[in-house]
Amino acid sequence: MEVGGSQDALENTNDDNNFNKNGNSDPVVYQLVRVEGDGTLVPATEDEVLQFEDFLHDEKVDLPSIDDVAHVEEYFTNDCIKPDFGEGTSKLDTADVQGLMVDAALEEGRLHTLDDSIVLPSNCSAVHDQELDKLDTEQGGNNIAQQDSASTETTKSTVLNELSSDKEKADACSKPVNDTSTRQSVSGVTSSVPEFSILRGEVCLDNLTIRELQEAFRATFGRQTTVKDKLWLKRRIAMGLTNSCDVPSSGCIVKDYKVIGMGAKQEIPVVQRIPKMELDATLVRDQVMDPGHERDLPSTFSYHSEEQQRLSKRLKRVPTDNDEPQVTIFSEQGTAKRIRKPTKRYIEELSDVETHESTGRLSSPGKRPVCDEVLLRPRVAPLHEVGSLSTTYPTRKDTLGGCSVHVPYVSRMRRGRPRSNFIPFLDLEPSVECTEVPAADGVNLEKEGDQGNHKNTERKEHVETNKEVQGLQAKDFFSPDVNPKLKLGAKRKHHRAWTLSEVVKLVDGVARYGAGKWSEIRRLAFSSYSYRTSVDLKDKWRNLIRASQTQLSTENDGVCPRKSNPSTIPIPPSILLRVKELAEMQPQAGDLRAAIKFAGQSTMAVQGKGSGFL
DNA sequence: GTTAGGG
DNA sequence: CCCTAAC
Repeated sequence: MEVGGSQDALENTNDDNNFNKNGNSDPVVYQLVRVEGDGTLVPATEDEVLQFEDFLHDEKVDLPSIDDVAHVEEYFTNDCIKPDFGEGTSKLDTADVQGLMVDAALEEGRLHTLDDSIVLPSNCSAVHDQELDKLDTEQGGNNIAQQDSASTETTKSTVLNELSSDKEKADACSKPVNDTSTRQSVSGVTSSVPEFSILRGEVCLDNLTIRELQEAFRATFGRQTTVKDKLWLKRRIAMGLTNSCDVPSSGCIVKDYKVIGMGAKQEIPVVQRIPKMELDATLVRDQVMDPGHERDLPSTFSYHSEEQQRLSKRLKRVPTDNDEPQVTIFSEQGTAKRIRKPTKRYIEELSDVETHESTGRLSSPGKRPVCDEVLLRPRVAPLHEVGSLSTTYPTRKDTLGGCSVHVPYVSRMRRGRPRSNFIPFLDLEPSVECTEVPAADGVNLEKEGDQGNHKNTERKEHVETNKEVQGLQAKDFFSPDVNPKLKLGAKRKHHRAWTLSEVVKLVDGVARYGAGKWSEIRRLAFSSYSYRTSVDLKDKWRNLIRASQTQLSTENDGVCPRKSNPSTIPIPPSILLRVKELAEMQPQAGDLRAAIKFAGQSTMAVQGKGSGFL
């Protein structure tokens, strides 16, 4: 048996401390408690108090600081509710305190569960009921959305809604299973106390006023509290009740309050089945809370995050499995091809996905690098999972004429690459046509006149642009994200189909100067085709190679050479054959490259994998 | 500025 | 063809 002093030095900062500031109550209250074997505090009986009264008066100064324990405990449980309550972690110095905190946490966890599922299904962790939105937002969003919650009501609800849906998409994949298991393990650890008592405590305390609850708290824990959160008080008292149930001697103190509150609610059935929907909602809500926990809780609770990580990793693992092969392939290609890092456009699209999935929130920078690429693909899946889980469809709230309505979540972001020629398409079309044609036409007509398809291509171009404008209206209209980097006047180059003569010239040029000498070929062989850039030559050559590889092979098989695009001129097999030969020959310069590559591979194999890369 | 390569 | 990284 031990004697402990308890005082409210560290009070809940979220509430104004009227209790302490008013002089009517003692700022310091000492209470005799007994420390149970498991470290819990049990209020002493009256006999015990009498027995130690004298002792208390004399020795209280030197008493061990169990108050710290109490404080930390209170801090912790409080912290569960408000993660942004960011001090007091320094108190976690002794192992005893930590152990006690773990107990408290576990206890809290279990009570939490009970609260959510049975007693107070709609009000799990709110300081005030009406602040549920705000709280959840703060917790789930890691305070990102605090501004939002402070703004208008519609905004708030919108944020919450988006948050929940996004969280469901982003996190639910790993949580629902995970969460229950965590809970089970948690309650499994601490379920030495019959849950029945907790329930009764909750039920009985339900219709007490805050003041009464505070009294009950004081009676139960021997110290005052100014917390005005009913739920918190009830939980804490319930905890006290569960402890006191083990110790009959202290039952009397709380018993009074029990009796007071019992009248109305005693007949409430102990077990109330709540609809599955509620449970699911609870799960989701808890997920929203979790990141805050993970981040803010001291290392004592790493077991939680570890398990989370493990589970989530397991869930994410599936699409990850083929990562290794990709890496090796990539490395092999590394010597053969230029290693490109993702283009900006590519990055844009990826980040597009990301911001779409998480709406920019909660992109915890610490986590991203680990599974950066992996996340992108599988993240799409949870959307469906959750949809089936809690029938929460990915919707967002929109305000239409003042009232907010749910609309299907559709990305307003542009999915494709930014349209550089957005403006030209809309109003500069005619001038665009004129700018380029004159210079080119003069030279070309003689060359292309024989083909006679020049006009055709121009008409086709018109159709194409019209199509594109329609496409813009259809899917890009909501994306005003015109890339500022792109010049407004930039227009798509006038499309000119490659003529046979051009192709021949190109092939000749390649044969003469070698593939890759595009600027040279352009200068020497295409001097008269001012509109063909070296890039064009390169592209065309690439296409020719493709054509030669596919078309020739299919022709040999007797298969119809795959409905050739009527817009492209048919390339005579003779030319294709030449292309193929050149393609096989030219890289003979690349033969050297291949040899190098091969050598590199073999040396790599000798050296042992992986050492040379990165 | 050229070239390679993805889109 | 466009775009952009790599050269």
